[in-house]
Amino acid sequence: MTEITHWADVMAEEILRSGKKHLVATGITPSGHIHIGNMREVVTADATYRALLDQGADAEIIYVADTYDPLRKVYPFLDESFAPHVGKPISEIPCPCGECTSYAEHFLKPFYKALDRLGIHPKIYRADEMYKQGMYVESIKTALLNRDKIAHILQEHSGKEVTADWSPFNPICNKCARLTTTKVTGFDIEAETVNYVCSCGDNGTVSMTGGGKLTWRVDWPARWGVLGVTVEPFGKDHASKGGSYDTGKAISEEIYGYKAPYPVVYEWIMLGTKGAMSSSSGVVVAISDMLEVLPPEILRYLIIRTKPEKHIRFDPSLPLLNLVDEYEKLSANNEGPSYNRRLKELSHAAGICHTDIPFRHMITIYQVAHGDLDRVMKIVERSGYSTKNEKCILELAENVGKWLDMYAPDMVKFSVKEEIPVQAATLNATQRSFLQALSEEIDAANELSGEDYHNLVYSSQDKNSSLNARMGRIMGIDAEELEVRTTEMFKAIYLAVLGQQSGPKAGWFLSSMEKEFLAKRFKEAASYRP
RNA sequence: GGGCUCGUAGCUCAGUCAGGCAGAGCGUCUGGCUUUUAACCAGACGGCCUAGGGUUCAAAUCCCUACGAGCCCGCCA
Repeated sequence: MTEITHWADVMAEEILRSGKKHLVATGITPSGHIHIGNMREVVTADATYRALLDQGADAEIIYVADTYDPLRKVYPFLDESFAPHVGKPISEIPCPCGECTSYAEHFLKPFYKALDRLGIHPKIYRADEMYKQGMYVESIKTALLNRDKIAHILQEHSGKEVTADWSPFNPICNKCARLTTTKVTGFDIEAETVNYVCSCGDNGTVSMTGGGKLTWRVDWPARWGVLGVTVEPFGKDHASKGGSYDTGKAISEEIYGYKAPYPVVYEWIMLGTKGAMSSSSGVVVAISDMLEVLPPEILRYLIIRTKPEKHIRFDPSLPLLNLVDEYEKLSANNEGPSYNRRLKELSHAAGICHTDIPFRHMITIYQVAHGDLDRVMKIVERSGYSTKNEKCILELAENVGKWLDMYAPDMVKFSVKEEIPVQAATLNATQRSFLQALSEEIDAANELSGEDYHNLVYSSQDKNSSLNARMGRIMGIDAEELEVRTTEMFKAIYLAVLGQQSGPKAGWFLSSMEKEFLAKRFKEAASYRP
């Protein structure tokens, strides 16, 4: 088996050929909930950034929030009161919940929190502030003066006619505050102003400092030069021929005289079988939701383990547990191929909690405890796990609770019935005698571990066991005549406790409950008649 | 119509850049600890690397063509 190099390291090596100093940029428009598809962008950027640092680069990572973009439409999650705001920059629109300083901020706040949890700490820029501080003034002048050349580039690369009144700059109307409805009528390089007419009937003059923004296809390359971006991941939508990277590269190099950044193109994340994730189709899992279900490093691992140009199939229901298992196994093993260790390093998020309780076990614990966190801790203790990292254990329990609530299939769900379930009526004579005998054995015993319970259940088919002997006595037959199939005995247990035919691995499951409760329940079930 | 990316075991994917015996995990099956229903361990099964052609001593890997999937070319990142 040959040694495998992680994609981020391969990329870093290539990037370093063009110099030692690098600025990795990422940018997302906070016009709606930022979902895990968007997360791929920042995690990809961060992996590249970490790989660059590891190879000795002088690298930085930044995140540009495109807060000066206009609101495109009234999205499904907005109410009609937002209709008048369509076309205004999202930094200038009120917050949907009324508590944030702007619409943009409303969606950025949870995203910043998510970044932090994922261990990604970029220097943050807000586009509206950059414009308002005049950082783009020179770029705007250059763009206005080279309007024809830019139009030519756009036409050449995208094959699309550019209209006669097209301008690389979109002024913000002084009257209606929109930037999608204005047309540039002239500009003054000395005074740094632009004249416009607006479809609302207004006409006037705005400053190049905060009075409008460059159109996206020009804004992007302008930003590269202004900030000194050398590496940038972006979705494949920008990557095709005639797309915005194509035109951006040409504009950057021909108009701004700045070498376009190294492109890292990433594919979409597909949600289960529902297809690509996108805000407009409503097929979305918000990062903030996912972080309530999964530890951040597993979310990173999801992205890190797959090369950017491959699409990722993400299914938050049962298949999610495979991902979790895989990561837990990886995480517990410090040996193994260097590639595995690299995966782990790149998945590492800062300040994570460690508990050795697997996610799958917690699914059982949590449900036995009926979601009660005090009871969760008691069960953890009874099951022999360390209770030292209480905070982390509870965090895991909360993750599991959310998962059960939002994504878990019925198959893994169960509830320990407070009263004996009516399904116990279907128990046959052998099963009843087994439960009665089991109840007596439990009563007689001191502490029982998962393995003890496990052994106990299996001893039912052993002619020399005390459990088997009890069963014979209860049924009033000879040991020789007693036929015990353990499968049936397991069913009896699940029926008595859960009211269903199957359940979590029995020994461990039983040990998570109080033995007095079990003794009582099994005794009741043995003689239950509805 | 033009272009980009992907196609490898039942499933999720490494391996393709830099050609050298077809790989991992999960699932399945078998076996083990007197004994494992969703916590164990070991082993096995599993493949026309989407198809066809080309280059080469040698192709999953490079080149061409086709098919399938997703996406872009509408200044909706």
